[in-house]
Amino acid sequence: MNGEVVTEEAIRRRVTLGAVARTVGVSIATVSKVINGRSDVAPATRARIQAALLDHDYVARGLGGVPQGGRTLELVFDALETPNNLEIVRGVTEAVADSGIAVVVGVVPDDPLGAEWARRIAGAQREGVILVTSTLSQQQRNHFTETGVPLVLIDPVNIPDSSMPSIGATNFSGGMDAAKHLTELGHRRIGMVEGRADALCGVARLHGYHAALAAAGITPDPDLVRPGDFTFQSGYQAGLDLLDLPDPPTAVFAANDPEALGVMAAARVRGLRIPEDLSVVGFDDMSPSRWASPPLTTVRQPFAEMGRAAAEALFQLATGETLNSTRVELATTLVVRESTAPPSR
Amino acid sequence: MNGEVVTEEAIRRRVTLGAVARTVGVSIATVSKVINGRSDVAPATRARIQAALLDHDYVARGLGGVPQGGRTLELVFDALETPNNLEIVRGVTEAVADSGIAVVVGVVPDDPLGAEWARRIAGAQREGVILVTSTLSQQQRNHFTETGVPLVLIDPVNIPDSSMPSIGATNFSGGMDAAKHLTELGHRRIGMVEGRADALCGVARLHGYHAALAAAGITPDPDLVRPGDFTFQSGYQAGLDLLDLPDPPTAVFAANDPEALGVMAAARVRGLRIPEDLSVVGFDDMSPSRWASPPLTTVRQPFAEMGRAAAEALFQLATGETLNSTRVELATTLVVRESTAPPSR
DNA sequence: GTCCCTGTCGAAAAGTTTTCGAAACATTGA
DNA sequence: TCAATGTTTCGAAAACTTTTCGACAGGGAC
Repeated sequence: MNGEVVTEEAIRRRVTLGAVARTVGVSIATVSKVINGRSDVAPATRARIQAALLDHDYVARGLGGVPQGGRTLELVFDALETPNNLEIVRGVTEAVADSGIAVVVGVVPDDPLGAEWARRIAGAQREGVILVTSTLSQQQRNHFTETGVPLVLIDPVNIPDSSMPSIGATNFSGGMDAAKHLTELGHRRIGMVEGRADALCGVARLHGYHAALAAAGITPDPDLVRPGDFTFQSGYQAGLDLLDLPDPPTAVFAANDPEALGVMAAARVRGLRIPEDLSVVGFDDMSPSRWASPPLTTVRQPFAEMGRAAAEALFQLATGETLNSTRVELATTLVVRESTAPPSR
Repeated sequence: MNGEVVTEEAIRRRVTLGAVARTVGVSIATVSKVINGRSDVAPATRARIQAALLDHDYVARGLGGVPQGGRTLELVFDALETPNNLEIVRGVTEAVADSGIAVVVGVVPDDPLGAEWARRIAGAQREGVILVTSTLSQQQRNHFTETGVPLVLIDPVNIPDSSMPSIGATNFSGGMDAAKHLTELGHRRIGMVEGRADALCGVARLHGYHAALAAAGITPDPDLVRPGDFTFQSGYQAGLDLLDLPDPPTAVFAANDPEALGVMAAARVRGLRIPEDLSVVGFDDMSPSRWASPPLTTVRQPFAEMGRAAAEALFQLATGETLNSTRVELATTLVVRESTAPPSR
């Protein structure tokens, strides 16, 4: 019964901003502002208007009854896998919370070209796109510039063009901090598990490692640097290889946390204790690292803040401003837990 | 260069219906009708207007610059924290990939009432809402039924109404499998760390534990069941308490993986080895559990499939079909790794 | 007291959609 | 053939919403 009345009335005469405004005793403009989350409305007034909106069963509509999907931003991952990515989602949604923009999460399609895809996003009227750990060709980039959709990269594997806005972390100094932490503990033979060879962030960490070794007056041993691809499995394999060396390292720095956990697993298999027999440092500080046994010493990347920064950069681009800096690197911090100790030997 | 011109002009004076109308030589109303797909426009006129729209790079907007964004579905979490939630995102996006519906990810607002929130979602014309691990009051539920937005729950903390569609896992039989695995290994003193007391899924796992004990002819010892709240910290505390008992358990079943990792940390602190001195079973199989040292035996919840099932249920509801079953429980599977072994004693 | 800043609000302007009537044309019936 | 009637197409005006910008009030700072 109720439903019928509502329908009847809704068709006859829709609840309009004016009606709500009259009952509250404010102007139409003010009611509009409340609905659109504008800031220049006093909290008390806002509350009264919201109550009235509720009271009148006001349904939002762009104009004349066509409802809007609202403003949206597209957040695109290469894969929905690591906990880091969830952190990024969190950062972006938080940054966007006040502005009334919704976050659409997606993964990059199999279609490698992506012209179609760029068009689809432009057609959906996204405010912009945030691409996470992407490999973007110049051509793919062009598809976006053509459509005029703002694009910001988080932790890109490669940077197709120096003019492309991107957010990252201080991978070099983070890698240096990690290795320096180990040298300061007294380690001299420090192994490293690399990241994907083609990924910028991984090589920066490697260079940081080398810099810290040089600063401590340690001559690098190529045998102690092993390839990896950011997976647990590669860390495990590299860990076994390192530990089976005639003169094995007393500490290992892994290019990310899954690799570090893999090294820890390798140490366990070889009957070594952490940190007494082997120190391990990771990179990322994903949530489970603190729950490892023992809790992992690692370099924290501020993923949520990176997401936030990316969203803010996107807003600037969307409003036509130019970024003060196209490449932003947020500070990493070394988090010392229990997987590192002075060498026993 | 092109970019600059576009931006400049876009800010200065947006392309308006009037401009397009003038160049085509029709009224603003007619252009509006073409954009909104109204029928009362001659095919020839429509074609000319569409060409002109394209020509002028007209950007659709409801009013004053609010663009519309295609079909969307809202996926709402209590918090963007556990890796499980990322799995759910993955399942939903996969399920939705073909249908051209975008997934908007959000978190429940602080505003506990949520009438405002329900209206916003209805106003944004979402196809529906998927709520993950929610505590939903009857009143909050009503806000949604009133607006007519389909609503599906994943792993709800409580179920306000038996008619509410929800997706979960077979928590009872999962809990039973976990405990049975331990009894079959020969354990007789099996501890349990509970989940949040108010969460349905947690108590179901507890009942499963009791059922398995009963089946093995073990009389339950209330001392061996400790409270928890699904966090690492609570698992750690409960683990210490259990291990400090005069007659400590030889195995512990934790209501989820973070708790289980907490128990493992407690064992480490007490100098016990896993699985020799203590077996540990978790629940969830979040990705890092397989990377623990030792890899955690746990009950896998098919989060991605749950997300997929929720999306499909939503589609049915959105098309007006009734669900064949309002409550769907997907099967859990016991994943035996290296954190469990027969008791040494 | 004066100046300036900031927060709040509304009047007016700008943009869009819908309603409804007019014009043009086709169709029907005699 | 001609009038009556329906149909299609289109625009003027009305209705609705958002944004811009100016006004006003209430603090500080000096």
